[in-house]
Amino acid sequence: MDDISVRPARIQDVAAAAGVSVSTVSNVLNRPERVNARTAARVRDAVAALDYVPHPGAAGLRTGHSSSIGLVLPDVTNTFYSRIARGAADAAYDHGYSLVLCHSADAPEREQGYFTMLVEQRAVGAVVVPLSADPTRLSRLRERGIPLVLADRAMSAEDGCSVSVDDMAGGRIAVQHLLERGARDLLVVNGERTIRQCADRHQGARQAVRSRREARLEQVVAKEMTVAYGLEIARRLDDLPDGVFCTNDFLAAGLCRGLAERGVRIPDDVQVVGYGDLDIASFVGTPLSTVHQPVEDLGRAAVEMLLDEVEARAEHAHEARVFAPGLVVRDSTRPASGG
Amino acid sequence: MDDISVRPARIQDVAAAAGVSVSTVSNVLNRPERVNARTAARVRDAVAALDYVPHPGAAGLRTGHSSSIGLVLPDVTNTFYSRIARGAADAAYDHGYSLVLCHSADAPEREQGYFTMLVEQRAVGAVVVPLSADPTRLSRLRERGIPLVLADRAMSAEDGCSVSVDDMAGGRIAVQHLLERGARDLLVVNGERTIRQCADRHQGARQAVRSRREARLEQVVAKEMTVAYGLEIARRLDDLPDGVFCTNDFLAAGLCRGLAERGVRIPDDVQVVGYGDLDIASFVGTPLSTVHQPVEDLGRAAVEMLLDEVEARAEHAHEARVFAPGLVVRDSTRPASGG
DNA sequence: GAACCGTGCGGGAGCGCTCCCACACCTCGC
DNA sequence: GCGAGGTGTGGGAGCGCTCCCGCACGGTTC
Repeated sequence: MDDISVRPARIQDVAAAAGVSVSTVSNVLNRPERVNARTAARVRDAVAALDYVPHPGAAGLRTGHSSSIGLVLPDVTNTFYSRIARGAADAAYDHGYSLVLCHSADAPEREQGYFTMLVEQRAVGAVVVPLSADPTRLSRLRERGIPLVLADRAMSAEDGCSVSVDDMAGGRIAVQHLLERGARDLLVVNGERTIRQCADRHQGARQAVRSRREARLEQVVAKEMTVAYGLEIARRLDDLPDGVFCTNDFLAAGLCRGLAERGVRIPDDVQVVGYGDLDIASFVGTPLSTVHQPVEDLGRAAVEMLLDEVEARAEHAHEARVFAPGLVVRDSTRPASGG
Repeated sequence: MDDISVRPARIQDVAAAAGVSVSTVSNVLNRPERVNARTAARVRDAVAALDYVPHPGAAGLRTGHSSSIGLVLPDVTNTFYSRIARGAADAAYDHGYSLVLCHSADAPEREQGYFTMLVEQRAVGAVVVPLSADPTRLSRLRERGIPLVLADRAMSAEDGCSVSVDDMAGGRIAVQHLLERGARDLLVVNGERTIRQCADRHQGARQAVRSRREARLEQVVAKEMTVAYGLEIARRLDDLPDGVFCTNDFLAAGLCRGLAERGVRIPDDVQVVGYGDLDIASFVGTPLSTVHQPVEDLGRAAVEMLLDEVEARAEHAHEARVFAPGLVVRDSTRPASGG
């Protein structure tokens, strides 16, 4: 019952069981082509019989490389980040690496603490969504030779790879869609302009409008990108636009509710596009058309770029990979009947 | 610039710099009381000067214990699980352990693969939300002497610790609340009865009703616990109850919308309580009263119980820790004015 | 038959650290 | 003045593994 004290088999045990040397077992496991097929078979039998599981930590001590990757996120609970985590976990699993979850909890000193931990563990690299755009904090990792790729943040190409979504394109396709549906009097409901994403989405929106001379674009800025502020804005709106692009689904959800309160019909009177394709977008009364971001792909790509850097070293060229968002069309821009 | 090749300082380098032996450095770091204060200070200076970072992997090789804990989840993207992850990450951080994120992706073979990985890494233990109630798969870990604590799943006490939320209590307080608000003709909108959580919440609801002779309780089962099915159920309801307990917030959100379509006023005509305190509960038109689960606490407690088992070994007694849910009262059971 | 080569295997050092033990030195007490 | 006891430090083996070599053996070739 209480077999807690069984010591796991070591490579020597396998060697003894198979009647070969430790080196040979190691070779069978790592460079099978060097060893005679019959010997290899014997070794493998012994491995199976003893249920031998190699100890990568010990191997790493010898070889100098570990097999863990850090994933540093401000908040796992946020869907955006947890989707990154999922993508990253999948990729890490596929490549036989383990992912160390580092939840920086929006606290810089904790982020720093995790960096130290990753240095200690000799992690092969890290995927990080940094708390601030200020890159000096990242230097702790970089000066230790731990490669990193940033997610959702730009980084100068000399410093490393990064992955992100093209927010300008997102804003553009959202507004293009509105224009295609016939809207001409457009409103962007945005978050603080200091948030890069918000600025980019707005700029994308402006680009789209520029192509249609007769269209005009207003902007209103919400203090926070929440349902409550969306609602508030809808209530205060003086003259109604015929198309609204909210730079986030929460704002859009609130806005729709506020408009509904005023008796405004969606999409007949006003068409609305959100951003993010969050759960809420499809749950809402009139399901929201929205911009979908391939976030899992970010995570996956991030660890793959990291591993490329680790494995290729010299030949590796840093890359800022930008993913294209897509439009999800739902009822908030789709006439109830017909096309 | 390209200092990628700098080799990190080893304990020997520190020893040399401080003019002491390797053992002394090790002692300063691990059992400072054994070493003279002045020597210790000299060593610490050297550590700082060389920016020495100890290598727990090497230490672990010697001591036999590693410092990583596995966290095996069906899906990081699910809020329930990501909240567990947050709690677990916080606790692990506080105790100086690193958390290895294992995303089993609802695939048993992948879960198994992660178990093997954890065995390889000699993880000190694992917190797992298993894919199936069948415990045999977990044996891979247990027979290797890797302690584990189950989250959100029962486990016989001989086999290990577990953490969970008391779903019966949750159902009870939800319905008690409805009763206190004067509802007597109650309906439970439930998920499949084969889901343990659903069965428990229903049973709790029945317990609560039993205390009020004049109250009655019906149940309707939704195929899936989604907004769509909640909506559907609201549409088909023949005679309206005056209180509804939905065993999940999605169902509740859909139900509310369906009732609103029919002109039913919430909470005036029908009071509604959801379950889970998901984001959606507060976003919805009439914010939902709902049962809140202290999920972060589960995660935190899980790793703490795990560490207790690891550190106390002999004295450790397995425990099935059950957390109490709480009620969050919002508009769906609160008369617009007054109490 | 000697020289050579290729293949397969084993010896053993060493990765960075911990920790047991021995040793040096100092202070007391008698 | 000598042993006992205490304190502080160092030597060195060994954790499980990898990988560089070097050796043995059998087969070619001239």
